[in-house]
Amino acid sequence: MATRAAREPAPVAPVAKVCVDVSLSHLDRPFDYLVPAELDAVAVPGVRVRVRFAGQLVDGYLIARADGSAHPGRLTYLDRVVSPEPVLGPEVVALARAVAQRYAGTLADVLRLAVPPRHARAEAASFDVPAGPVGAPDPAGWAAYPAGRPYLAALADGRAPRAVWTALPGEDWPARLAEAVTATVHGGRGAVVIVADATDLDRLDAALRTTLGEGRYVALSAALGPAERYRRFLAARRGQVPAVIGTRAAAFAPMRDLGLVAMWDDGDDLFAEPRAPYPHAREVLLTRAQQAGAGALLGGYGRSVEAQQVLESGWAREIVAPRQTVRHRAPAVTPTADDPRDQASARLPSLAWRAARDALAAGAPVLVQVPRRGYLPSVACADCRTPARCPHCHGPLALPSAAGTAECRWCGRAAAGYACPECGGRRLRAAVVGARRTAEELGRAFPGVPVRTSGRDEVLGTVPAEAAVVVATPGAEPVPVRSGDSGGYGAVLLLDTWALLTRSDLRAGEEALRRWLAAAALARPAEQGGRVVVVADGGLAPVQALVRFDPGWLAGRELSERRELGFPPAVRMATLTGTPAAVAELLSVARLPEGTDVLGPVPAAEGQERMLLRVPRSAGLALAGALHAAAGVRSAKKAADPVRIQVDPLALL
DNA sequence: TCAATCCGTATC
DNA sequence: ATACGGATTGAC
Repeated sequence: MATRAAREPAPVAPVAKVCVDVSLSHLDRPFDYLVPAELDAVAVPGVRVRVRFAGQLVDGYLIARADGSAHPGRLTYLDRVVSPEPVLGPEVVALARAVAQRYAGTLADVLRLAVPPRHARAEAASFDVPAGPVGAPDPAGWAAYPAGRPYLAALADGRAPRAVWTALPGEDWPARLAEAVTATVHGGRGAVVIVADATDLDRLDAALRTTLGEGRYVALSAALGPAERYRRFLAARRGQVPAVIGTRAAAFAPMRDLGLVAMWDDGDDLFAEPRAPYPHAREVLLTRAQQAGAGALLGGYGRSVEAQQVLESGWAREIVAPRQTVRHRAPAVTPTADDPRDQASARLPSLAWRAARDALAAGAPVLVQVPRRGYLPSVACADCRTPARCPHCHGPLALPSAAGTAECRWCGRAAAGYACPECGGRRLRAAVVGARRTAEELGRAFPGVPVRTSGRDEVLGTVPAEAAVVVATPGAEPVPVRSGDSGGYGAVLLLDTWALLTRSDLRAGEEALRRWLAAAALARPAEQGGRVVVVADGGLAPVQALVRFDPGWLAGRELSERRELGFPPAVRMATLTGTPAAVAELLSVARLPEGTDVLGPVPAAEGQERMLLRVPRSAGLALAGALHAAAGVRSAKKAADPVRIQVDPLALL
């Protein structure tokens, strides 16, 4: 902040390469500034700076110092160094660059996701670090998986093992992940572990506190609040902790000597970043493992198609238990038809009701999984449950209010005289009943048994291992606390499954299985009486996979189907969303790789349309590069209407 | 021929 | 947003 006239450049490396915090595509490159002599000591790579850019003061990061500049014009001085804290290390810059390239986005946008906002007070705070070495973890928990203990040994050994881990039913996954982290730290390297939500983070946190010890890791999540979040981020950045756990954004957390990146339940759609350039945390972590030469671990009860792709490409190996062990640990799974004439009570087919009754009689809790209300706000035939469609345009019918007449969500016509095309029934019912209504109905079906609910508003972490009915929405299933030798639900009932299965989403089957397995994995083994009743057609592939507890089988099938259909992850896709004129303009200036499939347009939001671009995976970077360049041409022209570019978006059709 | 003004473009 | 360069205009 010296006066302009008095400034002179630093004696060595007087040029600062700065990434300005501007998300215009055509400005996505470093700009050169002069370091004034008085800022020489603090203007180190990684610090936040403020610079005059296009007439205004903007924030930025000092990426590097250099002796000279290729810029032909006059260089401006840095306005100031915001803080001497170098928050951005070279590894994170390299990672953010790769992510920006992969997703056709700008470095500035990715850095906004990677570095939490500054909180000056937190920079002064200290962080207590325990002394002493970290012992090796007990690898016994991994013994059920033939590749498990060698995997841990490789981590401790400083190697880079990469694996997709299919957890056994009933597996204490937080403990297993904590052991993998501890093995890595024991071997002298750091670890980053990502989970989908706060509940999973709490579980992992508790396991790490036991296995690795307090003060040797930090948990990062958006829920912390800016000061605490930044304080913990700094502890990681300063190398004070060898492990970071967290949600989505923590995939970018700084970590020295990275030895392991891990993720639990990578199929959860919370891992998709909703802000530009919409990177998926799984991709961030795997890119990171590749760049850092670190190990990688994708774990879950289910298996995503992307994890299957990583396996089939040979990049990672499987960690699975032998079939015999799976059978030994798994509950007995029975599909049952959703036949309204066979209802023991309002919502329960008789088989499900009997399974619940038996479990309760044995003093065990019963888990009932129901889809979230509002998940699919449509209606079905009250008699045969066929989803109701508009007689005019075949759009889905919905109930605008609890008591009103159903109307079409596409054409808006009221469906007054509706008759079911399957059975001729004339009554409609809300397709998905919320957890609370279900709980009330089940309370009447099992008088005298306590009913608990766990849903989005109020998530129960655990429930006692005693007779009770627990109604939960997917992702909010409480874990029954272990009492002596027997833990787990006596019965798990999966209701209203067609709400998941009839979605027109490409991932419907995979997603249904992922949610069912998350619930079913909490049931006791069959030989301790554990039962799962899934109210769905037993011939469907996801139901088959559940019955056999074999998510790898379904993922393999789905992946080969995606290859045939030409959908990610077998190919790379990008969607362009905006007004028809804006999308057309972007496409007209884009120099797409040869052979790019251009599909569409399909209607999007009001006044918007969407185009789909498809290339082989090998041309993915070229496609992203072309789209980024084309976006740059438009942003340089100050094009009015924005076009959203999404590479491999989660929701395709 | 030259200053005043406009417009497009780059932004260090 | 603002600054700059080149083109354009209009007065001498």
